[in-house]
Amino acid sequence: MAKNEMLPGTLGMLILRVLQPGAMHGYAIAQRIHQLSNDLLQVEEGSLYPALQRMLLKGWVKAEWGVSETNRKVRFYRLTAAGRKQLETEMNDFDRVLAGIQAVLQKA
Amino acid sequence: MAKNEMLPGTLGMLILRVLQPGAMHGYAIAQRIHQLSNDLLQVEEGSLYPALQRMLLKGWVKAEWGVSETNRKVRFYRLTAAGRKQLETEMNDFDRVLAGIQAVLQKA
DNA sequence: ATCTAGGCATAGAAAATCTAGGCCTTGGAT
DNA sequence: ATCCAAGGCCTAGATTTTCTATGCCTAGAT
Repeated sequence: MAKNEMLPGTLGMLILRVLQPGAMHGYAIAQRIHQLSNDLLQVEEGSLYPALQRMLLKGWVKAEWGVSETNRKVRFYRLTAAGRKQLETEMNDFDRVLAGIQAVLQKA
Repeated sequence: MAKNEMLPGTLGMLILRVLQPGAMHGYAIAQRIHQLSNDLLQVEEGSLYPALQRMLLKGWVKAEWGVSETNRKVRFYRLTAAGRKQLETEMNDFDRVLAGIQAVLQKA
């Protein structure tokens, strides 16, 4: 993964995490990830919206239309109970796998 | 990535890293990663060999046939200069992206 | 009036991984 | 002698995820 790319397989987790404190609309989710990561991560819209669709299908988020602070029609996404549980699972899995990777990188 | 899976996008880096100290054959590479990761990572052969092919094409490793300690005909892979440079690049990219992910996970 | 930024979405390509097989050899157990 | 497990290499196809490139619409500023 070069310059501003994502680490494949982690986008879902990041979205869930950003939604944890409360509902947000898609565009804002991407901005938030970019900002929280100190501009290190860049979520493309072509990755973001398909990811949100997948998460809707899995029942991890639900969506409802509303109006943004900037007075635009937007779609708010909110975590479901299943989504909260999924986030926990993904963060645990990530930590475990990351530990494995770090171990290899250090000891090899 | 569930139980013993890999984090997509990191397999190449792990292989390069494991080859850094010296040449190894494919089967041993998989075992080594499994062992160094304290059994956290499991490299499937169907992922390993295609990955090695890609790395051969890119010129990051070169291969030569030989005989293993267990007296079997094996293919040894060795890092090239380009491979060493590639490893460095991938590790830097990984650190940077990981920092971004951690930041999001912690601050969100 | 026009332009920019905000905003949602899809289609198609590209890449990486996994599942599931195939094939061969060595060495030990029966 | 035979068989079988483990050690090895490899490929085909499906699946999944992400990116590139679009298209379309609106609000507000110039």
